[in-house]
Amino acid sequence: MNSSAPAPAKASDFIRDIINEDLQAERHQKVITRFPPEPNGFLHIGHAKSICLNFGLAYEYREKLPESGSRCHLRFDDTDPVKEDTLFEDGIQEDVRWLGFEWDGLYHASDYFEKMYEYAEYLIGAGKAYVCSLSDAETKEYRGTVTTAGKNSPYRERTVEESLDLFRRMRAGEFKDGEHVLRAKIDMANANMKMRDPMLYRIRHTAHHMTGDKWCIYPMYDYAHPISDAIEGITHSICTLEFENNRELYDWVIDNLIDYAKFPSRPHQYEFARLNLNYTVMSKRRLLELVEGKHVSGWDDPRLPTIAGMRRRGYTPESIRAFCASVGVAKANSTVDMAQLEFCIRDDLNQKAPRVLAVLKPIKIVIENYPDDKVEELEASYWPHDVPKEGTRLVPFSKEIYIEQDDFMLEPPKDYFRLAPGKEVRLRYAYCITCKEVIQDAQGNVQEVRCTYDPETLGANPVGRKVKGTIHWVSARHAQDAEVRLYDRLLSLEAPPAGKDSEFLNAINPEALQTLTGCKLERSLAEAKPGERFQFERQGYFVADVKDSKPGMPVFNRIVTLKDSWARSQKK
RNA sequence: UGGGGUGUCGCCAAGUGGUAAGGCGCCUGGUUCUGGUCCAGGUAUUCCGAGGUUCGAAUCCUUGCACCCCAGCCA
Repeated sequence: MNSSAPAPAKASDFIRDIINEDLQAERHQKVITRFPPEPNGFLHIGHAKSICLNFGLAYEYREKLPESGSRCHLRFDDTDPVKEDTLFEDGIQEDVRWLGFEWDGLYHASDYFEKMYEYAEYLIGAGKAYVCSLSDAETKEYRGTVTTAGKNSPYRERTVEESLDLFRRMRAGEFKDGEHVLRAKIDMANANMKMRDPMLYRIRHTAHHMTGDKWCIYPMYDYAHPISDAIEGITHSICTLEFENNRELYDWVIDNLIDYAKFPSRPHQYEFARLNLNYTVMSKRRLLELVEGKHVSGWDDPRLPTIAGMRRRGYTPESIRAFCASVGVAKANSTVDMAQLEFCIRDDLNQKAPRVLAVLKPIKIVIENYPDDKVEELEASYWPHDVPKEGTRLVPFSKEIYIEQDDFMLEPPKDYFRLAPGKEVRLRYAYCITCKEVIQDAQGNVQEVRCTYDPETLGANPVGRKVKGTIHWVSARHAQDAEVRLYDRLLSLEAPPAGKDSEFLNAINPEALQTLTGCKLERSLAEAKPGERFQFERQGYFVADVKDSKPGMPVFNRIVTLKDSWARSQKK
């Protein structure tokens, strides 16, 4: 794990409890975990939870027991060559590192194919596995249902010699895909469907991104995973809830191989609830559909909960780690509120993002009593009083400025303390101005607002009256034009419709992306570096887009809005 | 109707027989040249329901109920 690794959370959860007991009982002297993604897609925030857990555990116990050799492996679970690709491996590694973790060893399940094959022959020899030649459909029929027992395959009592011969010929490529499979001989009537003579190997005449054409038979997850764990000396194999039924098989594989294989550890599997977030989609299938159906711009579309998307959106790794720590690790299925995630990024950026002035939807203000050609360079702090950082820049002030459309109202409610006819507001870091006249077009749209300023109010409160509101502004003459992309929640529904089809596409929030052009940024933002984050005062946190922002032609993404108690109260 | 799991505040989540942590959200008030931040206070007489054991139960027992997972040659 690298230096940017998370401060160890004080976290305690059922997994840490189990580990502590194991250590205390001296069942283990160290903790070895692994993060085992299948390289067939991009990582998302749900994976981040698993990453933080597995890598976090190794980090914590290395702190606690420095000599223990506790570690976390990155292992690609590459047992299905038809879906997997090196491209995904690269993306996954980038994401894990970006999150702040470094693996203690990079492995592939395919590293162990030869061993797995050897063990399979052993199992056959021990009468614990056999080659089955039932068709796909027959296999399904023989398996039974959740409420009725399955029945034995007619090939179940094949002799060891025959199975061994067939299995070797499977490897040799003598059969077509689907002609034979290797199965564990367990119990076709077992109440746990996973134990009804599960498949161990299938034939796939497909090149593998790591092993090339070396194999045409590939192990199944339930066989490959426990073996990979055991070979690597994993002590605690952590996965999600849907694998609870597989644990019995996991144990079967290890128990039946451990004496023969002399594994360095007897790993145990523990399951925790995967992360769900409202207002978005997390399943691989739906993410893939959004990307392939061009409903989003790619895996790194800022609307997506993918790590790549969140990175481009402007999320920090620290905020994602803090989020993962905040949701905890437990066994109850749950859906975390997006507000929790938003809190984490605001909380992080509040300390890190310099404040800056930017008008997104401009409306022009002319200050009548301000000299035509005068320009004042006003000093503005990058940080609010509560952030202990130093730094200022000069912002130019002149007769014509832009303010936000939302900061002016023709007929304001009583508790609106921004600009309105006859009302006075403070311009941030500058003067107080009073609205004198509103120029509208034929349709009644406000074209321009004419104000006067009070020269006595620079750095001083007006005398004899109090001005409650402060609004942001940008000098028209000095403004940097920019494109700003306003991002919001992917879905307009808390949860996508449950259907197996593409129904969830109808739930896409049409305002999840709103592209604004002609935005007016303060001059200092012209040279913003791609990836640089700012708070646009009173509006939210923004990042210069890594792909599209160019010096002189900035493009900003909104990471998250600021909390807005005014807007909230207005909604009621 | 089989098996494996889970049910504590709107959302997460501690708690493992001694009288309901914490975070998010929400509400109040204060501070404030960001209606941000920060600060102070409030927000479950109750732990899926019903019985029972006990001086005492979210925690033990009994019995219901709800939800999730398992019938890919995916992981």
